[in-house]
Amino acid sequence: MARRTERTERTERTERTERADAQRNREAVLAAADALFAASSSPHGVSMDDIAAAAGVGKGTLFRRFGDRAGLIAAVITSRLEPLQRTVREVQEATGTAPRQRVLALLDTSLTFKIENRNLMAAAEDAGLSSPYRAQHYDWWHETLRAALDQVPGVHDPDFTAHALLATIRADLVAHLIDEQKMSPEGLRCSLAAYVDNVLGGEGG
Amino acid sequence: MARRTERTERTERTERTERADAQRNREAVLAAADALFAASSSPHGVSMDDIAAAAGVGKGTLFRRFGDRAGLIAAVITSRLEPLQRTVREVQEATGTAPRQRVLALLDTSLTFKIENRNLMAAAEDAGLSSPYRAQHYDWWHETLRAALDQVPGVHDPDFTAHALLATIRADLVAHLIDEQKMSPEGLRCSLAAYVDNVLGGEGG
DNA sequence: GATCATACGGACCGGCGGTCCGTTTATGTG
DNA sequence: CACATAAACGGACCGCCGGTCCGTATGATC
Repeated sequence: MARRTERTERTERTERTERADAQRNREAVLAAADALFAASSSPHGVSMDDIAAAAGVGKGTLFRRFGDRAGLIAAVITSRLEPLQRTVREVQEATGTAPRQRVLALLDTSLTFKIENRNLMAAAEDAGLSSPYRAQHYDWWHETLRAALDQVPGVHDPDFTAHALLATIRADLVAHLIDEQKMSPEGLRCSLAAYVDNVLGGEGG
Repeated sequence: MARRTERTERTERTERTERADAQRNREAVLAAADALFAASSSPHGVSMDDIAAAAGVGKGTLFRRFGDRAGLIAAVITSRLEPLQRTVREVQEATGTAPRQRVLALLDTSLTFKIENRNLMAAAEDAGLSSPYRAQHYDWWHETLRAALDQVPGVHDPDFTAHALLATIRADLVAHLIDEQKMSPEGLRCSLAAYVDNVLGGEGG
């Protein structure tokens, strides 16, 4: 929207607008990477050359755009996560819901996302932006969950609890339970719900 | 013990006994690897060549002995873990202790171990033998914890709960909380204890 | 001290992440 | 439409690393 306008007043702006071919390529790379990671059970099976080839661009383009492998993966995740984040925010800010339900919904949403994108998420953890390390995703989930936990009476250490609960649904654990132990996604969500319910305190309400 | 005897009757045995220099080298490699991983915050900072050089052996020796990087790391962990496992087994089999205390002790022991060896454990997770994947360590911890949880009334899904609790003390999370968030080891153990106590159920006893 | 299985070590290989730079192109201008 | 230029492109290239191979050295055995 209003791209022409922006460019006209570019002398004022610090950021230039994205060139058309650059935008096409960026989207192609993100799509290719997403597809390749989703298709490969092992992150190492997908090289940067593979992604470049699949996207029909040169390798240099990948690295100029995304910095490095971790940056690319982070970008893919961000693009996948953004719509979800909006939804989550709405649900969390809805006034009607009980705090416990909010926490539950949050974790279930995150789990479902990780189930659907578990190979991608495994690639992310593999690339070093695993749990807490330099991953804005993780920070966002942690912060959101902590805020929700704050509203639940009887939770003594929301910060640590948030870490612990997020650890419970780490991508590789999810992948293991589903792919190796043949647990069904529904079964997993169910187990998680029961576990969370337990953590939130049988007594405190 | 009785190595000479073993060797005398080697015609009967399938496994040959280890040559003296081989044993020396194996120990040197394990020690070197342990030291190097402990000293480096990032697993990638320690290459197989580094370990070989530090141990004063050729690279071929490393790979013949341990198969690959993951195998070497697993061996280091095993060597560190073995004494601990014996202790844990004793404590778990002691009849006097209450089930809840056993679970608590188990997790605290594991956490302490991971705090002390967090760089090594991070290297392990990095090498692909992270949580559930092909890591006999993990299986052992999981099985032991599950058995302990079985004895605690009010725990509905010991298998999943064991996974969840072990996830709470994953090496990189521990490393993050201590090294980045500057949480103290004691504080962490304390938070974990409270969390576990919570999970075991405020009501069920 | 001879023999022989076993272990040693480091040159070597393939692949991967990441860089560099000569070439191409989208965009704004007259 | 031709021109100028900033921006983006792409793939050859580099260094590193995990892993292999094989000629050599050595501990065990008799």
